[in-house]
Amino acid sequence: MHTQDSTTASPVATSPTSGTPGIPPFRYTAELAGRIEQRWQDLWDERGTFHAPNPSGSLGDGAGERPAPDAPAYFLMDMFPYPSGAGLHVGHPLGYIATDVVGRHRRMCGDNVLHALGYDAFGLPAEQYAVQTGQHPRTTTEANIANMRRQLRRLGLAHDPRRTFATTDTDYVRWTQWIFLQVFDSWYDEAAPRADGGTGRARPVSELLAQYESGARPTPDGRPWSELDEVERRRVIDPQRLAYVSETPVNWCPGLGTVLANEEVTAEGRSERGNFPVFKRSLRQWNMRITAYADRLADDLDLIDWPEKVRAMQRNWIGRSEGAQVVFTVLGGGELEVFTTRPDTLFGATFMVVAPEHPLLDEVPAAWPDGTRDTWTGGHASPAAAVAAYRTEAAARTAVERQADTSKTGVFTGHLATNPVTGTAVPVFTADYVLMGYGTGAIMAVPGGDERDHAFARTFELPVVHTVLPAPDSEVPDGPYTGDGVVVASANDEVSLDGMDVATAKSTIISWLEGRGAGTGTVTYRLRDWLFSRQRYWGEPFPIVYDEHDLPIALPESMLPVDLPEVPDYSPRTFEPEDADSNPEPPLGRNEEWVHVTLDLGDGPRTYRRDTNTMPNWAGSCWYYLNYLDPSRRETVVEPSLEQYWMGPEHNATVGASGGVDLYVGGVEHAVLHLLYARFWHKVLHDLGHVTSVEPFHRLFNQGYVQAYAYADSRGQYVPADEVEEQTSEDGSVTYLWQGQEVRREYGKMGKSLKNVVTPDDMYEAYGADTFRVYEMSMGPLDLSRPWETRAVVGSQRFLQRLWRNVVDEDTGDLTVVDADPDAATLRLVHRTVDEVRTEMDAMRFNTAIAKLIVLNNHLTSLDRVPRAAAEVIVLLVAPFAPHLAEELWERLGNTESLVRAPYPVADPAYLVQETVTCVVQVQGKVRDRLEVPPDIGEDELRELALAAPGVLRSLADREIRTVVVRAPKLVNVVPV
RNA sequence: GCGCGAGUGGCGAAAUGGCAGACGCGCCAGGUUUAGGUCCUGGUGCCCUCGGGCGUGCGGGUUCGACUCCCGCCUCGCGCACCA
Repeated sequence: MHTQDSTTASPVATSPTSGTPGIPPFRYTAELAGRIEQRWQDLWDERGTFHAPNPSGSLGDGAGERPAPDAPAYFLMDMFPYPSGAGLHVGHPLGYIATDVVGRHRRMCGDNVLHALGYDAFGLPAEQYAVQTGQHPRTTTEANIANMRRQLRRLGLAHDPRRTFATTDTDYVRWTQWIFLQVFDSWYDEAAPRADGGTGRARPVSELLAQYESGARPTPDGRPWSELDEVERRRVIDPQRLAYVSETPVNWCPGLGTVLANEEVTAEGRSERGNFPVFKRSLRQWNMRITAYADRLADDLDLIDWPEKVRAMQRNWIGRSEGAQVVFTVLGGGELEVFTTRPDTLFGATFMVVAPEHPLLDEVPAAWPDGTRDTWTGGHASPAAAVAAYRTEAAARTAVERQADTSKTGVFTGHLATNPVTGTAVPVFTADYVLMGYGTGAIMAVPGGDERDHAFARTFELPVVHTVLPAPDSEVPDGPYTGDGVVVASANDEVSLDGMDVATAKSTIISWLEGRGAGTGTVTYRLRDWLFSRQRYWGEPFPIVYDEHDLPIALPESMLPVDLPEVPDYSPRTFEPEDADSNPEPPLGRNEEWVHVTLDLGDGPRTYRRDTNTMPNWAGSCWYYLNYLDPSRRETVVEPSLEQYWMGPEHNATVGASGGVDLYVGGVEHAVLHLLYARFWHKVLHDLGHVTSVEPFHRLFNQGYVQAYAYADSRGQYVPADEVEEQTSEDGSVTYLWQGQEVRREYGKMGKSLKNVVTPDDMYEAYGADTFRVYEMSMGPLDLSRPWETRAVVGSQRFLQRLWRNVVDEDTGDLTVVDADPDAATLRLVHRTVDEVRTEMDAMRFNTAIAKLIVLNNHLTSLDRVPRAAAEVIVLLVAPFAPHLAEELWERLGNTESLVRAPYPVADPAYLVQETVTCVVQVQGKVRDRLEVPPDIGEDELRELALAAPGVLRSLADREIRTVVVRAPKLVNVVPV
């Protein structure tokens, strides 16, 4: 099928390795490995070996063929890299090698494997690196990508080279902007039925317009749609879009010069990137209505095969909690709505608390009401003064201070409200332990059932009523009781909860409240809408312009992509990190000619103002998996038949009803951010009919990190780790020396600052790529973090050297295998190894798979001559790990076709049966003897043999036997009295 | 505080109810070469009176038998945290 080329005709490795005294000319050294590896990398490229065929369209396999109809489609992905200027260290390829091993293995098992790698190239580091080097971000980004491609190509990854791209490519940006427009042009219809049986999905805005036009949906002020003018109509529609502009409190980070999403702000109120302070500012920004999908994002976690840890983190972030909204009437007019997860404790609500930002505080009673205690007023003469002072005080506290200090501060507002079940008036306080951004910004406080409310009640001398006790006759505890139990003291003339458990009491009181119009059962979420605009240069521009009404207008598809303009200075305008009053200043605004543009959007040429924000870095990674399916110029975001073939529900035997990428490998650091955003976009695309899969990533695997030792001298300065020598003294203690002085060992991330970087290039140079691959895969389980130890790499090199020597003569380069049949022991070991390695490969336990290959290889080494049949099997088994060496040996063994699609060996069960089995004979659980027995030995016979074994007799002495446990043929346990 | 994960030789690790430490590094001894290194072979948990004894963070339990299952605790790592 492939034409033989000149490179194949004279294999590089038939020429001796360059003469080093004492080293046989055909030894598998780093140098020979390097020549073999580069030869095969070139051959794979020339032949299109890893071209994954699409079932239709322009992409066939290396010979232009379509996939075999019975080949399962297997879509394999890595979290794509960010091409930083620093290049790769040996930790980065860990996941790429692992997915490559999976892909090569699946390919040998007959799957049509789609595996490619793109680059996530917009974003802050590229921009900062460009500013540092004084070059355009595109220039530095492209140089970084080129360097990373070179480093990764040398690893021999079996990627389809036709499917690579960068998120910064104009063709890609076009579709990112196109998806934004889809989101902009959609609204969420809570009532629309879905194929999966649920209700609620995104629909095109045109269908919302149709509802208004027909009168099926009333306008907000009740006027007929036809009476609204164009601007009024847009003001009705625009806020309902899934992508909308709104003036809301956002996270403003002066140190970065941009606003940030909630997900990009740490619990300490600092930016995840750069660790700068973040301030709440009310600014007009783009948001995406991810909250509309909160339920589905939480529920559909059950459909996918992800680590429980990541699913828990997403559930936690979405933060769904079920409870009730309860309305309290405020004395003197108005209502105060609270959210509670414990409506069953309503009879114990003895006061209320609202957040300092709560609108109820905009008007407060003129004087303190009767019954006001001195401790409640904060020493102020009137509620207005007290509230104003507390609001100022609270606003001055940063999130960090709020968190650090859990003591309860607050002040009485002068308002009283009526508890709807008891009819009593309770005081309304304001305190900053209640957050405006959650629920309704107001709570009913139940000091008998909540730790925080109890602490507040204690500080302000408020009454405590317990309405739940562990048991009916329990003593009333000093503190709050938050557990399940029995409800007490909770009855009025119409309803009694007394004697119920918490769950029954909840549903009972919710029905009662709903009947009276005093409350409803509701669900709230911690998840907020996704703040989607950034004030940066190096990102996707919004395909949006504004007219004279300052309302957004989507550019038509024909005007995509909107390219980044040239600007005099693309560095972000940053501020003093603590300067909360500064304002964001988008770099795109520096090009006046670009910002003010004359366009014909259907009603003749008019002047518009462009949106000068850019999209967050996450935009590009929200849909890149779809681009792998067909990265060429195309008419749709993804060809439906390709999406169904590679990602659709049930596209193979394992993907299940969710569909999605079959295996997605990456670090756990994206557990919430990237993975939540991508799921959201995917569901929007699903609702709009662009994809059939419900989830983008069916199986997620988090690989561990490669970390490294670092060494510091007595002054705390780091010294180059590769120059440190280890010294073991006679008492066994270990010291580390650098240039004769003792240094202290630490453990941490690999990086320039710790002077402990080891690069893949170092490894190619010293050992070759195959050895590096085998070492990384044999270090331990893939999901565990592990320390890098360069000196241990030699073990993997010895393994491959022995394998080479088992097939090729080191002195002559001749083939050494013999055509004789393997002996019985070899045959059994070969088949057992095949069987065990298959199991390990399927479970992604590559470290133990390699261990078993080493055992087989060591056995072959012990033979005088290696039988060809055994050599062929081990070469095929080792191929996913050391593909270049395997191809070379495979070819030397006389095969003319690459082994990339050779069938993965299958064990013959006939050879898995042992001739004899070692039976362990225990006395009271301790091993006292061993017997060699036939595998089909009977229980009675084995018992007799065991009881006569010398070790058993010695150990038993004269003790009587109570019982004998026989598990033929492997174990007998004799239990004495 | 809540949730999740981990704890086994000098080191990375293996064994998921049945021989604890596969495989690799390091270390020790020997061989080839000989200047060293590479490479090859063997050994290597601790103690020992060579019978055996002890040993998987600590304490208890279940079992004929526990690294493995159950209960309690300790240490480390990760996530969340005034979310009503």
